[in-house]
Amino acid sequence: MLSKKTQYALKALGYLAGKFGEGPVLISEISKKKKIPIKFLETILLELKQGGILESKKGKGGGYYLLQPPKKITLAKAIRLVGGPIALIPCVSLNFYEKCKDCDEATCGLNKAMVQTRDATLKILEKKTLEELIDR
Amino acid sequence: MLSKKTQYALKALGYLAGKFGEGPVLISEISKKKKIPIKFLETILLELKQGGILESKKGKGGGYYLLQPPKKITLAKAIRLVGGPIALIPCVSLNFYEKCKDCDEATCGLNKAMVQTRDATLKILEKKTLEELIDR
DNA sequence: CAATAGTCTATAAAAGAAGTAGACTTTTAT
DNA sequence: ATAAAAGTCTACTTCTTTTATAGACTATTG
Repeated sequence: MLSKKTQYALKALGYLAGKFGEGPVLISEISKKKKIPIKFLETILLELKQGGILESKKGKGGGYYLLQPPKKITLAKAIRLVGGPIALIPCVSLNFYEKCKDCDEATCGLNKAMVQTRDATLKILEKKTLEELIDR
Repeated sequence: MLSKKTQYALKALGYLAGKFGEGPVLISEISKKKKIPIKFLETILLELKQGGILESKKGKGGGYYLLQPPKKITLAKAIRLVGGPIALIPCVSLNFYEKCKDCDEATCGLNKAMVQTRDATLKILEKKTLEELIDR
């Protein structure tokens, strides 16, 4: 299961994707529409900005907006930006890898099974983009 | 990512799968071989027993053992037993479902994307069994 | 210069992971 | 019978991570 933070990030990005090209969107608006605690949302958006997919503008008429068209950003990228490992166990994570203390990956059956599920998941998440998160 | 508890459960079950038919296995042996904190492991094994896939025997020569051949138990079943949701977000979980506050599932793009990844993951985890966790 | 809106720091609350201690029960072997 | 072995159960304690909140600060606009 993705962390709450990652789930919120995806929801916020989906909302921003729907407003792409319409200028900055208020944090408070995203918070209200997507039911995300505003202060938590602040830190998430900041992280996404530092990750390079969002930009912000201060002062009146300010807010957050996507730097690229929604189509250009995959769900896999968005999830990884906010620190969400996609693999089910650390020893098969591409971006958050940790070696097991108790097994040899060459012979570990759990490792093999989890590599397969990771690849199946990635195949989907690397094809889907923020565009698909826009409400219809 | 699966919780530590779930990861430990899978490792312990893999170890027991390798010893299937050889009688009870000591908690302390599993703990040592799979590097799992023993007291944490106790609670996990107890939960698996209450879930009906393990049995235990007290006293000298006691320990835990699988009730069914490893082939009969899927990874999906094992993961769910110890409370590990397989889906990436709650609104697409079959066993740990929670409705989103902010969206209508019929039109939510995130929901659709996550249903697909869930199904891809399940397709694998429901085919793999504990037999595949046995070290070669 | 006042209002707006993002930024930053600090902290609190909640949940999960890990470890410890001890009493109790069942089973086996002597 | 009885002692030793090994699982069962309860109750804490500690540590870390995640989630959430508050308030002061800074930049921008009009």
